Amino acid sequence: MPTSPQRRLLVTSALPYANGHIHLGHLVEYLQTDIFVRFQRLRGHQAIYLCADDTHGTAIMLRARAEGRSEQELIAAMREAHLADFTDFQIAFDHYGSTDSPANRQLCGELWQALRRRGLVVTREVQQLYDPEAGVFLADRFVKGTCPKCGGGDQYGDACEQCGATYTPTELVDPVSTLSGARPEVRSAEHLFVTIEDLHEFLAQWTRDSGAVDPRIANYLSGHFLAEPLRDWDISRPAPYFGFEIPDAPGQYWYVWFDAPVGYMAATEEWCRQQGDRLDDWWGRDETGRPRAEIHHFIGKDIVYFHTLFWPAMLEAAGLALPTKVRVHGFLTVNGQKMSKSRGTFILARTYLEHLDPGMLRYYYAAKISGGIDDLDLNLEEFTAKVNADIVGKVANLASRTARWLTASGLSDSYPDDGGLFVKAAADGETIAAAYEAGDFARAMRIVMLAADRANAYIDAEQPWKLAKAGPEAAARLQDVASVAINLFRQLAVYLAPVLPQLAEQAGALVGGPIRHWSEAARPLAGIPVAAFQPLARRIEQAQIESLVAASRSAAEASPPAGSPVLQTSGASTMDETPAAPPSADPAAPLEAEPLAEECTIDDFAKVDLRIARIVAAEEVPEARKLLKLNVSLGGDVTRTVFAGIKGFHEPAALVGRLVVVVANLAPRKMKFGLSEGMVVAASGAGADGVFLLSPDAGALPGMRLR
RNA sequence: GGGCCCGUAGCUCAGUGGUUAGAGCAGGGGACUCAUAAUCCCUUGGUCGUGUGUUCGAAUCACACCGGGCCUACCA
Repeated sequence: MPTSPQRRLLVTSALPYANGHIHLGHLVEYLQTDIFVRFQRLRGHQAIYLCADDTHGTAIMLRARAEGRSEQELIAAMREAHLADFTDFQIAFDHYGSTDSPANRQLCGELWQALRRRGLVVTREVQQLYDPEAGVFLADRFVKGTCPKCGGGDQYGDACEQCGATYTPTELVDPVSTLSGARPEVRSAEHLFVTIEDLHEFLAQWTRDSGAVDPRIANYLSGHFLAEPLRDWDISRPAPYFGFEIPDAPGQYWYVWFDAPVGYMAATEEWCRQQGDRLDDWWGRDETGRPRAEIHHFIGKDIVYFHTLFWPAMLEAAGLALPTKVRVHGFLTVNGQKMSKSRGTFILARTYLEHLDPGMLRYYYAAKISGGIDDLDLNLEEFTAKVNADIVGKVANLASRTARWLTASGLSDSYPDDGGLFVKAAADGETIAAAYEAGDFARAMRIVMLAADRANAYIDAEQPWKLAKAGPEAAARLQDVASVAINLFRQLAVYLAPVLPQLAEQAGALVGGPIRHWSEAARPLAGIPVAAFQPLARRIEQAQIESLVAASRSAAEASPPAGSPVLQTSGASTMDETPAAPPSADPAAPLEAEPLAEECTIDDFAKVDLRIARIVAAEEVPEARKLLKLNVSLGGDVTRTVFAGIKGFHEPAALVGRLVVVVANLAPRKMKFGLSEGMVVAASGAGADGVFLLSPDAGALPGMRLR
């Protein structure tokens, strides 16, 4: 295969929000990007890896306010923490910027002017509710009031559960801010919109034909957003807002999703300034309209929309280079489930680093990442087994078991006959490289491990330990066998270098010096010294995993969840905190499937207002798979509508009249079929199909509190 | 309800039309003792979700169904 000419690649990961710490979920993206970049460099290409903290928006503003410090202090502290985490995971950014930088402000302005020149910006009055006490405009979910159509109380700002009407929050009767409890004012504010529909044709064509977007994603886009006119993109937020004020619209700030992707460019600009390079060489187009460099964006599947529609639209409008490839990955699950604080599987990068070697996770992720958008599962048992078997047992072991025989003699003067092993693995080089290039790291790892298996088998067949005991006449043969083993080891270290930079360094220190190029895997070494062997990687012990999980549980306790108040999924039938049962002959499966939640205080418990309630009405929701619509009475004339996930387990008619336990102060949850104003407590879990409602002893009355 | 993905050995997966379907881990047996109880060899284990079709030939293509997941459901 001919050597490809040097490529120039600009590679990014999505910008982490400066509102929380890096966790193992984030690392799925940063590690795979880092592996990709290191691979490209090893192949001799110029690849720069750029990223930045995403710093703007309401969430940052509110959090800084709550912590009694400035936004700048908050984002500076978070930036430091992010950088430490990335560095310790051996993620080698060429530059790590911030969206709150002069360079970003400048570039936002330039892109903005480009949008203006193209006539893509329009201004419209927007009526919005404003909380005079909190001093912020309120999103729909922060307003409650009485439905203007049917008079139903306690409804959210956008739709009424009782009559199904939809409306704007300004139409609500007696609105209340859920932030402060104050009565919001209707304020009129100017918003700026980008008429992205003007680029509809371009976007439809680009997503379909450019090769930048996976066909599955392109298909999804064409069926959703591109199937109808694209709505104007509301790109501004009125003060107060933490962000950049729009130069030609005083009092208006760019929405965070405008300045975040520009942060890719700002980071490039800052890097260029350090290097004496030009931004245009990376983001510009040449005379023929072709991009001057490749641009690869690694993102999670949740932000596809921004990177395949808005961002290309902005770049196109500004006449800049469009992304070469938008590489989309799924989310992380741990032990097959969403990361959970109470299970101790919500693991921060820092917590991991306190217990385990970053290389282990780098390898495990690499072995699981195949370039698709499916979620990636971190199974802790498999993690332990795989890393121990592959990295320690196979690869590191090659050097560990043979290097000692070469410390005195060095490698044989010419590479011995190894039965074609080295050549065979060298021939795999291009296949492995193609897999890396395609983002199918799992395939690359499989091929590498097969080579490691062959190498170990070779050592077993040659039995160098017998040669070592055989005396001087076997010395040359011993040196040859060990030289083969060490060469095969170093060859693997080259292939693994993008994933395990540490191992590559150690291999270089052992023999042959730093690994600088992929082609080193094709040339065996001979006649050079071998350093004294240093242990390369330590096995993962079960106890380390256990203490990592335990530490993650207590870390979750110590730091309350950061970020926007995201509601839990369908507020139906499961509870996280189940009381412990006395030991018995009952099966252990339910408890094992869902271990006890972390300890909570009596005050924590008191936050949950559990009440006895009587089901006064129950009806099928024909379109719902799992839900029944219940109306429950808390006594007197207080009733609640609750959607409970018990369809199929209970007949509606049989439920009417019975007493149940409800979570009475649960935040209402808008569901497809209406608003759910609470949750009926029921038991469920492993070991049995079904959802089991709780009933009180005789004598209990609706409205009584559980304590 | 709509869209997409997946269903292959106990587990994790490879194999996308062509000889008797493979790997790793786990299980069983053996070898070795250089190595971090690592390594090597042998071995148990599969109606390739089900059915129908296309084909000389189907894990692979088509259709239907069953099961699991993700995304949507007038939010971007």
